[in-house]
Amino acid sequence: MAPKVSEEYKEQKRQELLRNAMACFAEKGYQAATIDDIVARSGMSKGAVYNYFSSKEEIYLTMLKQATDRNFKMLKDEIGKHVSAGEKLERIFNIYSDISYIKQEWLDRHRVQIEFYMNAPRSEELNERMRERGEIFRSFIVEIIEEGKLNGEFKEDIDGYLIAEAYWSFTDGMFLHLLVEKEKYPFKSLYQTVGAMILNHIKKDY
Amino acid sequence: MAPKVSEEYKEQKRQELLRNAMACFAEKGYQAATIDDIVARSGMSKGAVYNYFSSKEEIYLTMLKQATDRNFKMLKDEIGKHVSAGEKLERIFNIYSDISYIKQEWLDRHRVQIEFYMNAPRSEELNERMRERGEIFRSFIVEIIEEGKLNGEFKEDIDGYLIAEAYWSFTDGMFLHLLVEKEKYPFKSLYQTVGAMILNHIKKDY
Amino acid sequence: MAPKVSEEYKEQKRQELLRNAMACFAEKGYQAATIDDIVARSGMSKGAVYNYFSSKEEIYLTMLKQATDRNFKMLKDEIGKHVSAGEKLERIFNIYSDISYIKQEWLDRHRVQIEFYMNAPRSEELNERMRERGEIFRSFIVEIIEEGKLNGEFKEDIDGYLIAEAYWSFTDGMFLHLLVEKEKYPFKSLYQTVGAMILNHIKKDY
Amino acid sequence: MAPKVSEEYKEQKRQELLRNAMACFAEKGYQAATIDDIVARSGMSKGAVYNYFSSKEEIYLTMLKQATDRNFKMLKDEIGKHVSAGEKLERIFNIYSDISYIKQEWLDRHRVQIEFYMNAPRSEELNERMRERGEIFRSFIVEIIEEGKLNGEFKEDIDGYLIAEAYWSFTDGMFLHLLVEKEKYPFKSLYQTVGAMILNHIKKDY
DNA sequence: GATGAATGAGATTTCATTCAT
DNA sequence: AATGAATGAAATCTCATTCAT
Repeated sequence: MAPKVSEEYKEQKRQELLRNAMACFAEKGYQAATIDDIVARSGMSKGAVYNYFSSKEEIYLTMLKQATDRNFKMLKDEIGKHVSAGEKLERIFNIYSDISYIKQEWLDRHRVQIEFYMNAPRSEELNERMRERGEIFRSFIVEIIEEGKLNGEFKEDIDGYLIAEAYWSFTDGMFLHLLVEKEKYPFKSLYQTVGAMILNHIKKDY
Repeated sequence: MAPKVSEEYKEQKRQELLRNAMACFAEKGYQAATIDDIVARSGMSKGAVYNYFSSKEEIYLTMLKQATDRNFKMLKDEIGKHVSAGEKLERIFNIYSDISYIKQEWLDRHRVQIEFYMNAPRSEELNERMRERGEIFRSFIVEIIEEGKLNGEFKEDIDGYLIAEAYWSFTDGMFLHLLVEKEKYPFKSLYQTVGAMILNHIKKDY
Repeated sequence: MAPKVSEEYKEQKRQELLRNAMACFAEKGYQAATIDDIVARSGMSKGAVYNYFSSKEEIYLTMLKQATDRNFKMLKDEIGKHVSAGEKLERIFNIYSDISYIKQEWLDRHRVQIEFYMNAPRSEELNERMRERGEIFRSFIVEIIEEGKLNGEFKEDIDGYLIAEAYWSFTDGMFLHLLVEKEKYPFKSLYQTVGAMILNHIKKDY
Repeated sequence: MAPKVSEEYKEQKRQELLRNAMACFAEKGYQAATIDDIVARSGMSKGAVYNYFSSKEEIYLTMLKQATDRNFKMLKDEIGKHVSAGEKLERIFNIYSDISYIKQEWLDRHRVQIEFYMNAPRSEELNERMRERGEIFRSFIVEIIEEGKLNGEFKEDIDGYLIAEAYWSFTDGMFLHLLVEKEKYPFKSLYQTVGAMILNHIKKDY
């Protein structure tokens, strides 16, 4: 009875829904955001939402996967043009301090990702996905560090895993604090300080 | 079941309730944990819970205040015996790596504190309290750094605020990640690495 | 169980709900009547009730407004056909004695209105609405009396406000007593007696 | 084990409790006033309250009986000194307009009595007591009217019952309205107007 | 006799999900 | 395919009453 719509159309709608859902989850958190919030923001009907996703949790999980993929892709794209390991890390450490990334959608993405950690213990599936996410982001830095070790840029006795984990801990922690301080948080200087500290720590000369 | 009882008795019950509530909140998070969960765990009746606290949120807020106070007191006590600013910071950076602190109650406390940040945007009161908390913990480190600057231990051009904020961001971020990794998280090495990195960064000689 | 339905359908449901709620409130009073009572009587689900009204109090307040509007409209319609001020008042004084108005829904309406007075001191909004209601009903009679003064039907030195207030006090008080006497309450004769008394008091000759 | 206290002491406590309970019920109404309110106001313990009365409803019912008795006694005392039926009624119609009666405790008593009517349909016992109360107050006036008829003061064809009922309806209705208007309610003039109207209606000459 | 902490049934309200149209 | 009214389980909170001390 109903016209078969194109796959693109459906995918587009799905994306739009995810975008609106993210804004809702970012604003209120997973538990407090309601399907009605999402419905109101997306302009869809409740039935439509359930046509695209089978449950609130599925929306959440899909969002996680996508946010991870996109963040990671951005990271990879950004450092692609750099050659030395040091420059790559420097770029990574500066990427978030770059003003262009500080826009609402991106803050929302982090707000939501951090909450994923909170909810992980309650869902084996979520936990597994977050573990993978951690592994992906960590490995990304670990590999650069190994590269730097091999080509003599970095000290050989440093533990890439620890550096990577420390870096991402700092990043996520900072976003956590940002939730409270909102306006005047010294984003840029913090990243630069920590970046300098880490590079200092792993670079060979002095 | 009880006539006039001593104030200690009541305070003890209150503390017991808070302990049980903390365990519930730590396990499921504020929103997902129900009064029934707290009732079941504490062995009290629902009415009894409301005799001690007027709402779920009041339990939560009281918990925050207490957790902050206790964590801060622990911190102060621990560094009291040290003299030089460098030793003090070293102690702080090692305190969480000390195996004796890694017990369930303490992990719960952090789990819950991290969630406070998540919920802050939804409650002006919570937000304000978290801002205060941040200020207290940050100042604690800032003061030691200033002390170190004055007595020549630390470089004069470092920004104490940034160092302090970076340190606590790292700490909270680490606890966030810990939620997912649970067993094999390299607590100790992480703290030592970051501690070394920071001290390296601010100490004058080396 | 329902796709997009017409506005009339929704309005009709709302009215049905109000009617059932009125019966519940009339039977038990606002406080004692529960949402479950309303649910049981209306045959709706609990959720459905909250789709139409956001709270028990909103149901109550909506009911008040409607009851006032309808009672007042009835009053206005009834006296529209009369010309002299004396006849108008006579009609008003007889309206409630007319047997056709003594049916359950109408008794319920009064039962509920009287309770509004009881609850007014507890709610500023309710108090304000009741004050307005009083003003509307009083003015209605005051204006007729002024009219009668102008055209020489009534004595010039009578205070319309006092007469109007006395009349409505009598009416509401009578409905209060009716709650206890139920069956054999001499409705008609009471209204006629009081009506005669008042007209006697204000009419010019004899 | 405990000392037997005198009966007077107990009765005194009981009265004190009733007085405080009345204030609570007057302020909030029967349903909304809680035992805790009564406990707080009376300074007694909860256990003590239940030593004197077996339930909240018993307090309420006892209060009704007492309020009725006292109001009626006051009425009887007041008119005792008057001889003619006309003077007696005049006194009754003025009694409430007398400034000395307009004090809080007395307003409270009426507030509470009016609510008794509201609650009557829910309790057979309460209903019966209210019916009796109505009968007592009505008869009081009916008898004076009969007296007046016999001694030629009043017209012979008036129905005492209707006059009495109208008078008490007016009185209770006025107290109902008073709840909403609070400050500027024209108590005195209303009573005088209605009193004059009634006497006019029943007195033989003019 | 007095106390007030404890109880737990029951009230209001929310919201993810369903499904008739 | 889309719609949004309906559902009802579950959450928070209240409060009259009890009873161990």
